[in-house]
Amino acid sequence: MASRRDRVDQRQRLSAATWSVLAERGLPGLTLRAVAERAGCTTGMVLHTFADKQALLVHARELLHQRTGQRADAVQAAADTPSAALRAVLLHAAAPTTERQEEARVWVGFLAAALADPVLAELHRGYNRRFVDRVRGLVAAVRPDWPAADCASAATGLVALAEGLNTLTAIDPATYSAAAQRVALDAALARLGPTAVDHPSG
Amino acid sequence: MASRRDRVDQRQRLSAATWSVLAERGLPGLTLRAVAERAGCTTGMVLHTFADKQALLVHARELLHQRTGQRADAVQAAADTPSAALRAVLLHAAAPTTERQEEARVWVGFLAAALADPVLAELHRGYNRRFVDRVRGLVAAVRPDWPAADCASAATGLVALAEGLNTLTAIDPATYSAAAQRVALDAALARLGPTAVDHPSG
DNA sequence: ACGTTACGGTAACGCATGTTACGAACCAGG
DNA sequence: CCTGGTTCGTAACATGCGTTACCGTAACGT
Repeated sequence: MASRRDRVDQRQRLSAATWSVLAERGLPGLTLRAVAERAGCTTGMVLHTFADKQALLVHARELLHQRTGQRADAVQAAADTPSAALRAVLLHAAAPTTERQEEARVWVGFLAAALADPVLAELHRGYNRRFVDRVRGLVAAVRPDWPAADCASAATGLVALAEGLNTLTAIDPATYSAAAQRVALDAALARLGPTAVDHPSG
Repeated sequence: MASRRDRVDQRQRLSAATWSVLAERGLPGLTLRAVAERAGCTTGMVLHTFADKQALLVHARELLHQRTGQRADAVQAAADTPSAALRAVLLHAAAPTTERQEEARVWVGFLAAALADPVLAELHRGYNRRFVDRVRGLVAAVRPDWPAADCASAATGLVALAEGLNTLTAIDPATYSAAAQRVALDAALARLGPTAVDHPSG
């Protein structure tokens, strides 16, 4: 019953190839042939690992979520205070570095694809709501005195700001520089109260 | 020299068909055949009116900017105070009504198209910077005591929030309802100072 | 009224894509 | 060493895309 070739290793290699193509050529350039060429194999092998192209798309979308989620976990765990964690999570949700501007471009591509693909749309909604929940929890940790409704609305607003910075950075990095993103996020975070504002690293 | 058929009307009708297809089937479904079918003609007529598919997209994009710009002009002129004008412009930049959620989807589609098309990207940047300038002027009118740099950063932050609400509403209208958008925008506007907050229409 | 010209539809081309059928290579067991 | 099943590469297929060449047709100028 066990496969002779290692299938999970194949999937991982194909995942790496998928992300490489996605970062370089964007979502419209994510073809089965491009992935196969990047992985050093053929389309037949790709379609032996993934049933459809939609399966590949779903896998790539999960890859993006996994990437951002793990990074959010890391920066959240590394922060000392809840307010610092909130600030770090939001800053890393936006796209300050050039390396993650391409990630923002991929994100926009999936967003546009989700507008016509119900499966991708459901994935997108789920991931986004999970992110909203994360931010809401952090807001509640920063302001335990706030009622839940206020925490929720603050979280949705902060997420909207972060995603807006994301999309705008993807298309106009000059106007929305890393400094501009930080200023905008800090201004929004200042609304949580003066005690919530601390800039550990400047 | 004058064309026998009204060409500008044709161009506008084809652009409207482009919006319709883009909102309904997304960017991958935006084909010349789909546009022609939606406009009630054939691809030959489309390519007699526009040289390329890119020309069609550029015209549709320009028309979208023109339409949103006119609406912004209208709500800005109809407002009594600068703060009311700022609030109205930002609220109409987001997509509260279901009618304009479709427009938000079109906007996201053009954004994704701009990621792969330098011409559309340059258009998008220019239009967005014009919108930032508009918001910056309104912020300066609301807070004449603020230095220019603060007005600029506040404007970019407000625009990012509005566009973020736009994109998130396009994919998840349930989470980002019209009320949630208003709450988020009002919270951000409250940062401009207590005098700037006035809700004329509830 | 007639020739000219622009306009729009038809159909095809070249191309890239997702998908599938089939054959070769590889590893087990007898 | 042969046999059987699994895995992957090869090559083709069908489809849809943007684009183009071609042709009928309707409107204008004279």
